[in-house]
Amino acid sequence: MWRADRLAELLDRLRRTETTTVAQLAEDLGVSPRTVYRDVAALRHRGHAIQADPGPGGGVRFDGTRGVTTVHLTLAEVVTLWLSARLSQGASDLPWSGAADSALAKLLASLPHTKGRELRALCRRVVVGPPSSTGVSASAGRPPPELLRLFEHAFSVGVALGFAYADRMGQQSQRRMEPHGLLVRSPVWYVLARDVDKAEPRMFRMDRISRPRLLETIRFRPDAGVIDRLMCAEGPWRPLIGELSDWRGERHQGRLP
Amino acid sequence: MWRADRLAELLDRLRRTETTTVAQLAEDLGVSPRTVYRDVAALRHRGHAIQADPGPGGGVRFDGTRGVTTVHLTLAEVVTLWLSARLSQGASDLPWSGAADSALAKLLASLPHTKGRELRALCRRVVVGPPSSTGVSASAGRPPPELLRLFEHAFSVGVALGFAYADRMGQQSQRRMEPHGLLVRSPVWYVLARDVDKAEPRMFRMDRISRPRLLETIRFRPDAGVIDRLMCAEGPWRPLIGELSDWRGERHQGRLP
DNA sequence: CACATTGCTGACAGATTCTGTCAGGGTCTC
DNA sequence: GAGACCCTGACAGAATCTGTCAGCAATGTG
Repeated sequence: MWRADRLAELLDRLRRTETTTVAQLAEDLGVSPRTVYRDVAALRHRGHAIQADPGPGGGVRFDGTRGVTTVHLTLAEVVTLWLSARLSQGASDLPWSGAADSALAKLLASLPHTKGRELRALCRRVVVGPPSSTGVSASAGRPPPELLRLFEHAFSVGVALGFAYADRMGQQSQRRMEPHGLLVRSPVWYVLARDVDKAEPRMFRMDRISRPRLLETIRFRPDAGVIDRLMCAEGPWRPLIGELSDWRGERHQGRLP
Repeated sequence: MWRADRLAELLDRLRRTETTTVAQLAEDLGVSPRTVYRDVAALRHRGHAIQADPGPGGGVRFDGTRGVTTVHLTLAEVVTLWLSARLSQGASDLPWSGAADSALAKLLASLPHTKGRELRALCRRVVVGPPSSTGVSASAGRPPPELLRLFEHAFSVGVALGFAYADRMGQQSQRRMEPHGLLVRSPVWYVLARDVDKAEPRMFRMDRISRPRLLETIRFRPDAGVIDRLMCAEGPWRPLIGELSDWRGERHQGRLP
């Protein structure tokens, strides 16, 4: 077994067992106890907190209270965690917010740079705002998954959508739009879009959308500027402007060409 | 430089640069190009998707669209992310909730087993509920950090707290309690505690607490049962019972003694 | 087409590292 | 004090890694 793999397995064993003697670990891993000591030293050097108790009944064990753990995450999972953390930061602060900040930074840094721009764009496409405090009609709530999947497809492929929309007075109208982003203000979901016919940014409440369909003939390129213009307009979005400029600041922090 | 560290740095470089030639990497890392090829082969063997283009203008690059990223997180960061994800799951669902579920599972699995019980208890001590929809007085909001730190200390050490409390009618009284948990229903924070004098579980709104102090002489052991009894009482907590039984189910899933 | 550039693989000797063994010194419990 | 356990240093042999050389394949350019 290659040494790095043995180190990984050793760490794994330390994680999921209570307390183990070095002799036991050596036998399990097929090496001599001296090598186990060296490996433990290497793991400690890497920042893992491994404690050891001398005497009978002692042994080495993983000190979970401090130290780092390595988590293997899919990119979609990183994005979801990122959005969740931002949501809970904005809406209702949790304790240990310092840890939340550093965790967010690490999650962002873990995004690979090559395809990183698109992933950051995905993060930017979903803006999470504070919960709606003003009274909302009861029909609001989480949109059906089919609708979300349709939007996700339209986002990533860059194809326009057509649907029937009921405005505030209940007036039905046919719309064609390029979806550029989502805005979640629990429990209301909005689509940040550009109206194809009127050629201007618009915001649509998802619970007022019906009979959506893809318009394969109309293509567009994702444009964060549409989101920016929408969020900077007056209206109930004022508290979000600060958050949005944070996003923009991150975008300009130099690591992107 | 030790080889494992060099591999980590190589992966890092591949992540954050567009396309690099092997000769450039070799010069940067201070080894020969042949070694870089061997290292790239090792990384590929470990599952990292590294692509390469032959010919002029070619080079090796990181294929970030698929595959996993490794994130090194402090345990406090894992707990915070876990709480954030649970909060956003409960309050306002985000898109790609499947990714959120698997991310939560991975975060839970990454908690080391040795001290895992305490960490899970820490997770269980902070219960996140849906936002308060009924009208709340304006004084509610995030408690001051000193108060949070005081409670965190009382939690972990197991020492009782004394404070002045104003009930619904504004009547002031002196209380002594063992804090067992927090309940966040944005924007209101509650302390789940056991009243020392009346010897029964009670719930206190944090914004009505004043002049808190540690009572070093009164010690107690953290008891999740107090939280359970409080959450199962009637009142506005009904919607939380399902979530809580989820927690309890997880606790009994066998990996804990 | 020839040519330059780049990725990729095999072989082999020398340098480097790792491993096992031995020795010795601590700490804790009984 | 005896035993069980953690921990460290030294050293020779084994294993691995590294650099050099050679050669092949794929891609773009003149």
